Amino acid sequence: MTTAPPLYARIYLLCRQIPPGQVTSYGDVAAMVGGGCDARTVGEALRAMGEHAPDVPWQRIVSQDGAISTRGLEQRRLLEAEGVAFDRRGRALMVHHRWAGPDMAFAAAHRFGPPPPHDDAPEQLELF
DNA sequence: CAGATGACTCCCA
DNA sequence: CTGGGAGCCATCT
Repeated sequence: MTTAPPLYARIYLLCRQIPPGQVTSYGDVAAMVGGGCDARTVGEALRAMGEHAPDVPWQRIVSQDGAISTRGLEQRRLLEAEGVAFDRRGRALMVHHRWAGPDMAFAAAHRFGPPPPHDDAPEQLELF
């Protein structure tokens, strides 16, 4: 296999930290990797993954809302085998399976940023 | 060096 | 809720 571009290598490294049964989005991975990486770049890295890193759990990366667009069937099957639940429209239940990011030591060692906050959570703002 | 591409996202009708 | 269009960015020709 050819040599993976530097940014891709970081993306693969981070993706390998996602434990089974959990998922994250392209945008989240991009935000944690940083260095001018965006959601599309992550998608491109995963597309080329077969040539660079066959051991990356690509199925754990889904769209922002949990939907799977391109290789849906295969991906959904793999995730269900890990215990990830889907709603009737075929979207992974991000609220329950979202990955919180790598542990602090790992993040610090590789300079990964924190995962972005999510407005999907029933936060209690407007305290009074 | 410039143009094309893609496993994404956000915004508006 | 669904669909179409623009924005973004690293890589590849």
